[in-house]
Amino acid sequence: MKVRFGYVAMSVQLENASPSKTMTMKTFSKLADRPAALRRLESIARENLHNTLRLLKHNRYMDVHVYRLTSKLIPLATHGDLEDWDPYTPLAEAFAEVGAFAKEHEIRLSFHPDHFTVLSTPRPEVYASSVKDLAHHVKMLEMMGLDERATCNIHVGGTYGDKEAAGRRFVEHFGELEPRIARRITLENDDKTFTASETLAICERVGAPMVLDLHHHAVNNPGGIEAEALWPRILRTWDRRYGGNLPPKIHASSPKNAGDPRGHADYVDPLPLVDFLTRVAPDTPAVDVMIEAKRKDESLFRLMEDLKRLEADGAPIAVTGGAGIEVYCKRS
DNA sequence: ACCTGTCAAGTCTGG
DNA sequence: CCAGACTTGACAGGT
Repeated sequence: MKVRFGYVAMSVQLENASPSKTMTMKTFSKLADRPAALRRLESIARENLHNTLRLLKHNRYMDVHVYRLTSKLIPLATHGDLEDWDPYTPLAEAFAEVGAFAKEHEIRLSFHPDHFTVLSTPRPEVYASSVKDLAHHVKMLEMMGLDERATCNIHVGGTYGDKEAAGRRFVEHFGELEPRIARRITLENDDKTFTASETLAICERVGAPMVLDLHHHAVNNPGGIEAEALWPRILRTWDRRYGGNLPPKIHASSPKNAGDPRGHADYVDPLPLVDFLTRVAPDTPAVDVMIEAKRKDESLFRLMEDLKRLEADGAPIAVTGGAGIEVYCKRS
């Protein structure tokens, strides 16, 4: 099995390369010259895209082929007071450049819209802004020229005291989405609400691929269900994507500490990950692993060192040479 | 240069 | 019905 690793949004190694610079609404509304303020927003977005491209170049250099884009590329993009603003047209070339680089160097890109995107909500205004936010993310992927392998990962959402009803509402709302948006959505198990097996059942109903978050599964699994029991069904949710040639994606992170087991640690513990890869998924041809650690890309490089050590100690893995962020796993 | 409170958005809990 | 927690990078305003 070929395993690739990726990280989220920003690098702790590249200096002054934030892709998430912003302007708050408070500041925006204090500016008297509105056209100038909009130009300022546009130039911040341009800078964010430029830094995104720098990050992708860093990824190529470091042999990282999985990367999550920040949702904050365009500040205030979907804010209700800026509906007359079209940030897309003037940024079309910058988006295209980012997408072209990712395609040329085979970097798998995704978004993870913030927790304000809640398709299980009973509130019409929240549903409307969720659809707007999803459309915004999909629009950016389309402007990058990326095919449906580039996805938006979201959670099922809140439960509002009745998980069954919330799940039904999610399915109903999902069914109302434009196909070009629905086809881009993957669902991730939550650390508080919808568990892995509940999320999987919903994925099967709406035809969305499931992203298994190992950490969330560890802290939100009241039924004590083994990942092993779910994995074949999870794989099937990926079958109809890109002719069955899109590797499933999982998330890995480690508890911050015993007092805050849901928090994310600086680095990732390699052992649960190796256990999953070699015991649960060794027969899966390829898996992409998104590492969600505070130390971002640095945690990837440390993980590779840890994996090399485990390989030397006899773990059934083969870490590829050089800076390659890639591992081959055998059955344990 | 550095520190602290604040920031568009949602949901949950507890008062 | 409302305040605060959750969580997080970066702004804004202060020293």
